[in-house]
Amino acid sequence: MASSTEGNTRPIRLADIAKAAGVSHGTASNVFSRPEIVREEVRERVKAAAEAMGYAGPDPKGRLLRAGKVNAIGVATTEPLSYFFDDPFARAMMAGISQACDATGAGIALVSAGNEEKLAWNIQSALVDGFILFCIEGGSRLVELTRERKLPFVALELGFDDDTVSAIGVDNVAGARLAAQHLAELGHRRFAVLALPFADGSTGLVSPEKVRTALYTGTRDRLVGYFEAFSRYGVDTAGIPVYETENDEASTRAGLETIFASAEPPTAIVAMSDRIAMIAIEWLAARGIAVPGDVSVVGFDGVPDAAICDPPLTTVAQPIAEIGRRAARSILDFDGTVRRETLGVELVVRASSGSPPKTA
Amino acid sequence: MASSTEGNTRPIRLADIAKAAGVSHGTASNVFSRPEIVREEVRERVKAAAEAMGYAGPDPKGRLLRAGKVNAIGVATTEPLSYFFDDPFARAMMAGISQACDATGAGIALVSAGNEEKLAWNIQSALVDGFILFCIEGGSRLVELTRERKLPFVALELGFDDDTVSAIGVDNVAGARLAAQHLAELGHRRFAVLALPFADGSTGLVSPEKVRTALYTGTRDRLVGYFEAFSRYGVDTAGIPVYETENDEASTRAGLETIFASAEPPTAIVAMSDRIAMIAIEWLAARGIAVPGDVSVVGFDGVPDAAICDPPLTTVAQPIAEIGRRAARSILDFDGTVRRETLGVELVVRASSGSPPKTA
DNA sequence: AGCAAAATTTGAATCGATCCAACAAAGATG
DNA sequence: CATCTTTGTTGGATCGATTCAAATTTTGCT
Repeated sequence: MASSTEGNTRPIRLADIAKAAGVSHGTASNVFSRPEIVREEVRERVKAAAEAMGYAGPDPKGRLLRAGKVNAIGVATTEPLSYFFDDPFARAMMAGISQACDATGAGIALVSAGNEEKLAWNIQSALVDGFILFCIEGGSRLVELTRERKLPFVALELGFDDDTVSAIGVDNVAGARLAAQHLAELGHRRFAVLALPFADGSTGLVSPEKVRTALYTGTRDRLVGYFEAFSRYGVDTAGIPVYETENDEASTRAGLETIFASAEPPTAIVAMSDRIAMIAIEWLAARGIAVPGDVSVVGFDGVPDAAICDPPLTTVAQPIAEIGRRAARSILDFDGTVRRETLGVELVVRASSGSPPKTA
Repeated sequence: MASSTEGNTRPIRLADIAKAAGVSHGTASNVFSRPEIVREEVRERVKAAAEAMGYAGPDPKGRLLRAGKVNAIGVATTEPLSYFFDDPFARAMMAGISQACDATGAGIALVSAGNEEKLAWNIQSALVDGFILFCIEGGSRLVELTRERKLPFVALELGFDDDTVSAIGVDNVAGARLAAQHLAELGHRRFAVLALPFADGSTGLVSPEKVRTALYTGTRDRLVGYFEAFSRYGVDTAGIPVYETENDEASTRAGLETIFASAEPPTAIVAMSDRIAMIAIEWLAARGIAVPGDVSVVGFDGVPDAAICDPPLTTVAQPIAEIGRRAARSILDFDGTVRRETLGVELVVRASSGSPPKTA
């Protein structure tokens, strides 16, 4: 009722207001992108026309095509989107990524898809300048898909031997060594390992065979670290049960059942993630097994939750936020080179680890 | 070295491979977007050319301009980006939004900016089909800015009287009434209210004046609900201290100091958010004031954390995820109408509320 | 007024795809 | 053999802006 152009069907373009104001596209464009170079009188006229016609401002879709840069970075995973808001590790990582993006004014686009087909499409059609990949399950496929986009990308956790992909991760061997050594120094000699996946879709006790052919080198490296430290203390690593979990409740519990069904259950558990460790603590508590009185538990990751669980978790802390910041920056100021960074980790001793029980 | 086009500076376009394969760009386009309609022999030829030239696939930037739809929804706030991963309420909301987006394969773009100027730019240039607005502080400005984009958008929490903006929220009056009534029924008669902001940037005890002119109607409505229930139980609401916080630790503590400096401190606190309530519980515990022995606390929101804090928080639970899902869907299947939905809330009684102390 | 320098404005080219009406070729039908 | 289908291919138009060399207008100065 107010303006006469009510009920219009097509959104107003820059060209429309240029015509209305009696100037060229070029000038109209300048009014919005570099107002200082157009004469005031003209500028006001164009702005007035825009106002009158209900122009929404230069459409970023158009600008984008010309400019080439989206000014957003994509964060991708094969997990559902809610993973980014649920998982403590992901959240800590996102906090770091957010910081770097905030600092430069870049946006974040969350990309994910349950099924393979949708994932491919989502990766292919994401409007971003580069990707940060959360390589959980199906990480190799994710890398493959992303590589086809020919955009800069960086994998979180050096899950791959492939030296042609940029990655940021931690020294898994050293970190695992720290955890194992800590327990050995406390006097433990009977251990069990709750591992992350060695390959997609399998769980259960793992053979040395499997370890050697592990798809995920991160998992393998942590195991190597554990075993290195154990051997140094004279423990026969061949006798240590290594149970491959899927980093979830079901498989971790199954692993614990298996491990504690043994005649000589361990006095210490090394878990390859805090998630696993916390599930283990809960399981042990439910069985009336004291932590760390009867069994000590050491995690890996250093997620914030680990500090406030009961008992607080001894763990190998990764600089999660820092990894996130670096990952984001490596995309934001991409220089065309492959970059593989390895950050240090730190043993954080809390209350979930202690001396083994006397009676053992 | 392998292919002759090494060291090229310009990325390969669809037109390039069309020429190389000796077909029109129309056909080349079809090879990628509707492969079934092009003859197999041609299709293979084009694909081979693409492969050989290292074509990254149709660039979404180009497609976008033509198609018009981005297939992503923007979630905006004036808080820093990390807010989405830190704040429990935001996280629960994002989980709901994620679900809806996952279901339709839409992406999520996070938009935020500390300062006004960047915010404006980020909103203006976000590549999205619509916005979901987290109207925390500075919500009105956010709405204004977003309105200019002329894209569908929906405000979370009906923070505004403005009937021209779509919004999804809960019945604040009813929810608050529930909380207050619960406490009154337990026998409490001396109350204090820890409120959310009535307007930007102010804190402290609020006058009835301020309540009437509240910018945020959500805050006002909750207060109305509280007072309604209190009056029904014969409590003089004029005597109830209402302290406006900024929903953070500092202002909440300041509020508690003020409230408990009184000669007749309350036996029950109604907090307008779980965040405030949990901060209050912590503050009370630190003072040696038992919850709910000496003072009962009731929150608002129903964030997941409220169930696991100590003591578990009695609160008015909003269907947070459901709000998120609806918000996302209202953008995804936008029909051009303004929609204002009000969802119901539910009182969840846990351990932070009980009878008032006998001695009081 | 006359002219060079400075300030503005113009309009065509470009970004990278998709869409579609028109056309061509091959196959089916009477 | 002429005509109608069916199946594939073509090339121009379009999406909505930005850019830049060239054209035009202003301004400054003598």
